[in-house]
Amino acid sequence: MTVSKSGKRLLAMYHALYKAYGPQHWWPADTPFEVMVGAVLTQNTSWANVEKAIMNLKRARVLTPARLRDAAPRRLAMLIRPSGTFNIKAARLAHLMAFLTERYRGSLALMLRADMRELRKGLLQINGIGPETADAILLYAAGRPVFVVDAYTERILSRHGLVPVRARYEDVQQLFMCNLPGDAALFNEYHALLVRVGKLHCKKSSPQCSGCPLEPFLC
DNA sequence: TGCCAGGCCGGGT
DNA sequence: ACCCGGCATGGC
Repeated sequence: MTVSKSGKRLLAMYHALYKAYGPQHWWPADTPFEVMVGAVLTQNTSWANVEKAIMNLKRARVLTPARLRDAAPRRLAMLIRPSGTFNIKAARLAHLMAFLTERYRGSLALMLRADMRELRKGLLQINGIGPETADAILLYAAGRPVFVVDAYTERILSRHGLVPVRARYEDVQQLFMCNLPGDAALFNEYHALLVRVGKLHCKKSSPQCSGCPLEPFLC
């Protein structure tokens, strides 16, 4: 299995990140269902706020498919309030629960065992589930070898000249998936490391490149 | 105080 | 095909 030139560079960047930060232990959740819910709640939201919302759901004993599906919309919205955009996210979670109920008889295990491409297509048809959320569910809940692209990934790769600025989601994803071995553990760790280095060194405004483990890879 | 966070949708061009 | 405003809390 030969690795392309881009693949070697991506792997070198990965090793530099891993050496600097070590394993990130993603996704931070107790169950695949918690991963799925967290994937929706973290849309455009800091993880610290998501943790508060998840904690509320746990304390209210609503963090199961059946209980979440049956929760009143108002109550659900109030429970996830700390995660922001809570009315929208409550509706999105309801859509996701309806999808799970109707297509997989409410069985998350059944859903996570489904054909990957069919499941991705189905998830993307849900109002409120876009490519990143769908792929996060596939990788971190179902353990499928799908690369998750987020704002940090696009920003870091474009600043390194590996993809154009504001590149399309699928294009960034293809760069990883066409040039790296299709290894879920690798994709898991790589995405988490990109988020880590992004938070520290690749903010939207005032990029702080000094001391970044990826600095040797610029130009 | 303003900007940002592990996006996505709907409407407009 | 892109571009934009809206959604909303909590941290710095």
